[in-house]
Amino acid sequence: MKALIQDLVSQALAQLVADGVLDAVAAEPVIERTRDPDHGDFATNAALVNSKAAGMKPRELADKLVLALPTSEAVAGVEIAGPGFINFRLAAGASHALIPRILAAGEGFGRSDLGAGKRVQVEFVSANPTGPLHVGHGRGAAYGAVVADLLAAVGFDVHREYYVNDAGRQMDILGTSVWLRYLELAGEELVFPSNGYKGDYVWDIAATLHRHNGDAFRYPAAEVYAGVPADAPAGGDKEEHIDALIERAKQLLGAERYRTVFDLGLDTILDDIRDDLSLFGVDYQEWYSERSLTESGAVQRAIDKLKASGHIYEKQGALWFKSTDFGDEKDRVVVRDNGQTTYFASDIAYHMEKLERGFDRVIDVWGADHHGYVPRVKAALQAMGGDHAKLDVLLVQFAILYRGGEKAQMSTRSGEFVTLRELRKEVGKDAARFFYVMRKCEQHLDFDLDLAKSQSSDNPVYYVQYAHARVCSVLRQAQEKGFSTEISDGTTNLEHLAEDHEKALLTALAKYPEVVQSAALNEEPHQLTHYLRELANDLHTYYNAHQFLVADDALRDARLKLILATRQVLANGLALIGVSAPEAM
RNA sequence: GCCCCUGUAGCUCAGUAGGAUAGAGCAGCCGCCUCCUAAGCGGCAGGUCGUGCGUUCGAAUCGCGCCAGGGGCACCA
Repeated sequence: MKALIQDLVSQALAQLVADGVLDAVAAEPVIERTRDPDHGDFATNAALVNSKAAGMKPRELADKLVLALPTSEAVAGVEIAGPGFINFRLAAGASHALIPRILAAGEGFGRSDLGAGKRVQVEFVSANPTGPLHVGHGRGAAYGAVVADLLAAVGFDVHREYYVNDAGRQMDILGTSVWLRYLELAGEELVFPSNGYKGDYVWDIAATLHRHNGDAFRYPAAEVYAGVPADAPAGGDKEEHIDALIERAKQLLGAERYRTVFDLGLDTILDDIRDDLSLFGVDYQEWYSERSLTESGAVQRAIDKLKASGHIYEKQGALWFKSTDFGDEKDRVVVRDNGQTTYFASDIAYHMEKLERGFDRVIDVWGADHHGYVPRVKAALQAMGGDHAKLDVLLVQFAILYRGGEKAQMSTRSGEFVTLRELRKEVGKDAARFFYVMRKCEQHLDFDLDLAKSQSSDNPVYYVQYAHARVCSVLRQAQEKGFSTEISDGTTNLEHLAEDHEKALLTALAKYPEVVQSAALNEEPHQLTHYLRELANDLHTYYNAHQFLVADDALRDARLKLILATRQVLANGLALIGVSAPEAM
């Protein structure tokens, strides 16, 4: 409908240009839905933005524009208001036609092919597999998933990917932590490193290792700690301590057994993360291994490419990428003086490879704490001659949990929950998904646990779900009262929808495709949650003001059609944000 | 010190590619069930849009400065 108005205005402007009133269209007009129903249904600022170029007052130009406007059956009235806005009032029949369209399209209503099948990759979560997903990862998961689903809904070919950091020091620390716990289970007495992973899950993995291998990986603690410098509590350095222990693990176990321990930790945790996300309604097309980048030679190829373009230099035994050539604040190491490539080197290779895979657009969803990382990744793409404009990094700010009006502690020590799994257990998947995307991503999120759990109208999730359930309930009632739940075809009987509440609901339904589009193109899922709340409100208000199951067959039929269409849109919107649409509550 | 995000009603937030009287939800007060789930609805009250200049016919929205809060500035990942 918006497109129709847009078209009419464009035609009118073109007509004025043809008539010589305007030299050219100076600025594209904005067509928007009015906030105040007194202003009609749509408004455009076409006269305001072009008045200067036309050399006349906005209202004067508006007069000419209105005269040049082609007539349309859908438009019942046009008027000039305020400083020169042109307001459009739609014909009642035009909005009625929406209902059969919604009912016919079903789950497809609101979807479009705007993206024209362009390939978009969305990489999100990508947390290190060194432990279960934290509550902080939940927001990235929910946000990334909805952005991906929204883009898919408007016709992009979306590829969801999780980058698995299965190499590097953090993973070595995990492997070593598992092994040390295993030694303790086998009966060795040792002081666990302060920098090791201390979660219970490490004990679980160690127990599995022990069950499968008995004492085959066991060495006396004294031998393991031989030559290892003191830990921080003993006056040493915790980094040197853990690094030395990693070295001892590799020496004593040898490559093969070390890999067994390492992979057991990795696989166990990755399985847990996969399962966790899946239960959270988040699924991926691909889990991309960082290790594979080294094994395939992609990392070396990326470094060579940077070298060939002249942006690599050597200093103090290390290889540096001159990212300052592309606006970064300092140069970055890609190969350390010990010959090992850095995490950044892998990331350069990964992003190079993303573009090579032919995506039209690449979206990374990162925690806001990584923002300083953006310039160097873009710099690398630029240096390699890739199109860095194809990469979009969306930064998600922190979520803070509140319980009983107090900040909930999120540390393991306090005994409060820390994992996404536990959050899901406490508030449920639906509330968690909804709350995580309720705010735009650059907004710090206050996550009120009590509110998320409350079964009242204060809770937006229940409020929206209840609207859906309410329509289902009316249908059940209809059956009990002996009314037919078969509804008529097309726009039959819809002329009976003349109440203000009905018009408001129709307007809200018509907005849905526009909201989906806007939410998708701006990567703003919160637009959808806000819309759903408004739509639910319109339905509840209507419900309170009018009886649906009336004796008059035609009127009842019309009202049932309207609420069925509303139910469909509520279900479609909820599905997009990964929340269920219950039939009863 | 430099960089990113935020500052709108008592609280949590919409609104920011400039536009008509700045909107919701909570909390507060007042109402609405012999009637399809009151897990609901209506009404009242509540704001110098952090602050100071500037650009403009027009600024919560754009520019500059300042103030406050959060986060980030590794040969870690």
